Amino acid sequence: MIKRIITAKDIAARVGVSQASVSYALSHRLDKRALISSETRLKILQVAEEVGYFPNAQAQAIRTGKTGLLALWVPNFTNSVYLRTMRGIQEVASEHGLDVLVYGGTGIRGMEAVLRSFGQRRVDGAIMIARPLDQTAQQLLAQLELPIVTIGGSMTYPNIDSVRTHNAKAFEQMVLHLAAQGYQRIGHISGPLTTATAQERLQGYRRGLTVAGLPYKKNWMRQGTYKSGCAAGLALELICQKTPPDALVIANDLMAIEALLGLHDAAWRIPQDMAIAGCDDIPEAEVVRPRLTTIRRPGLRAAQVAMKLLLERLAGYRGESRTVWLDAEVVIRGSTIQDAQNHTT
Amino acid sequence: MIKRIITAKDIAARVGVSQASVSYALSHRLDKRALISSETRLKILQVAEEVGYFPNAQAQAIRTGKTGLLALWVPNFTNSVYLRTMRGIQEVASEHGLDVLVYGGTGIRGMEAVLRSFGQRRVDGAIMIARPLDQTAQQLLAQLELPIVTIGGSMTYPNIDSVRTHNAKAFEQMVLHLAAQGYQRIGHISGPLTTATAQERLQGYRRGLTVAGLPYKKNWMRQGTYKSGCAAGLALELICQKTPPDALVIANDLMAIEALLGLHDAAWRIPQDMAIAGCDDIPEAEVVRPRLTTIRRPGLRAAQVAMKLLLERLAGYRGESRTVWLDAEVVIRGSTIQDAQNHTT
DNA sequence: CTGTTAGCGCATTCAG
DNA sequence: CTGAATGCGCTAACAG
Repeated sequence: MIKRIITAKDIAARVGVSQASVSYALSHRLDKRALISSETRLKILQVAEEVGYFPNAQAQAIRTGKTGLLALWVPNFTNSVYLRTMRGIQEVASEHGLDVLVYGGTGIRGMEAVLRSFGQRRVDGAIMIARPLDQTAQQLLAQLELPIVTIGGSMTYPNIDSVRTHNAKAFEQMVLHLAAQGYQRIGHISGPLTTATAQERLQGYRRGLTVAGLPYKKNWMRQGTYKSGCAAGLALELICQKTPPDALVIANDLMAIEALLGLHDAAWRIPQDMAIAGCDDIPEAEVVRPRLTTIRRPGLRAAQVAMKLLLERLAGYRGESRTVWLDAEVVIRGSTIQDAQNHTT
Repeated sequence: MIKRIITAKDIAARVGVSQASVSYALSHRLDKRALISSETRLKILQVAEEVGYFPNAQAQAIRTGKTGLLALWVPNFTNSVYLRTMRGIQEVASEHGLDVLVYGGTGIRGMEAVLRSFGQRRVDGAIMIARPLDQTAQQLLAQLELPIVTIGGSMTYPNIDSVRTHNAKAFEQMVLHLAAQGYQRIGHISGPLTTATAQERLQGYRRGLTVAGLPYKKNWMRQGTYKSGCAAGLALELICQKTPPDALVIANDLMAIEALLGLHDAAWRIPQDMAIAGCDDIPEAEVVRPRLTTIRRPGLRAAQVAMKLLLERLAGYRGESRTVWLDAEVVIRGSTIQDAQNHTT
């Protein structure tokens, strides 16, 4: 703490050149005309290495206007789905010499603070995962004139690129898979229908029913919260009818697993009495018995695509906002196929 | 991008005061003598608000020598144990107006780059989660003279605070719990014994046996990897003996769950034929049947303590390095208690 | 090729 | 109380 941190001036003095030459030596690019003789350059680099010098990023930023900072805004760290994405962002960013500032704040108050930080830190760009933005936020964001990419966002804003997953398609496929397995009364537990993802998934489910020629019944539908604590009860409600569904497509794994366990405790056999499918492919899905059929969203791929879009903007792209759609993959496991191998309970 | 970002000078011109006054107005502290009349201050604040001005953090940093940046270095994002910790760090940091730079790089090459970044970004402090540091790393870190807190690190370095979990104690308690349940032949699948945590856990297991007056047998021991793919096989090896163990204390949940599922498939009843206990309390532990008895490491608490230590250093504390030991909690579930309620398999 | 100079945006002396 | 002036560490334009 006491020892003053070494600056370019220090090593300039040490080598006996000007401070500017030190800057040249370190920022030497092969593509540009040499601004310095390789002799002095090497001498400078050597001394810099010796004393462990590295340029102050703040000072560089203030001069160049580029901070090399990326903001990554995640709704919550606990959702394992976004973990793969976070990791991906982090990796790609660091490959490109960018450091990642992670924000996790929630709530209205938090949002404002985060947005302020974007501006104050002068981040070069931002990636927001599953962040529905309200009017105020959009306005603030627009004011920052920042390259922004949303992942899993519901709306597209001008000059904001987004990466989205084709949830509807995957849910449609899931219904078709169930139909192919012989299930005829396919129900659905949705997420909160105020969210775009829940709507998409519901839509896909319904389209699947239509394509498969199966009936859609309000009685086989329930709205959940995406969170734990609701699904078991909803599943029990569904089976208490005269004609209960024989399969449930559920909007995420968290709820699907709760439903599965709840039905299990109620002595319903999965998948004989009821097939269950979820979405997200969280780690629990492989551990529960029977294993949960689910939809694997391309978390890592989304991160890579998002970074590609962002890097293009950072490199100067100034076009219209783009939306890249990614497919999700149906992962078939024991909870939806009536194969003796798969229900070792 | 085109529109120049608003600076203090801009709003100074707008209000008709000097740039210095703007700085005063915004950094106004009640504890200090007023450097500005509240009249002009309010006028300045109002205009600043109107035009959406916020000071450039880089410029502030370069002047004050404080960046308000924290580095958080995590081995991998996928381990749900550290997730709680990450989240905790993030939250506490943001409460204190600090932004968190997340690094996830692994490998020797990555390490150097990360350490460089610490220096280049002039982070105010760093938190490293479960990062065994080699000689070179320690040296570089020492050179940075940075407040550093390690979480779950194995060694203590001079001037580096650490937060550690009392693994041994928890494992000892776990053995005692099993003994109390009547298990007599308690085996162990360890982590890689090159790691400190695996050693601690092994140690706790052995001490537990001693305290309980139970025998320790090499035959009931296996060394695993902490990772998936090994434990089922090891568990099967263990049961293929003339006198197999009747309980297994396993060094983490990942392996414990694999062992549990593997034994299940081999038609061993859990917990009647074999009790199984893990460590970490990952989400899967509650979903598997029977539910997995495990050890819950205080992830969030560790984050809070780590931040407390770091904030103290940031506030000027210059004492010896400190180590805070946290207790882990034994969470008893169906995989170790012979209660009919708990093995609805 | 090299060194000198001038800021970047801000916090902080030092005069008024 | 206020404003002019200085410098943080660095890059970039400029002159030698």
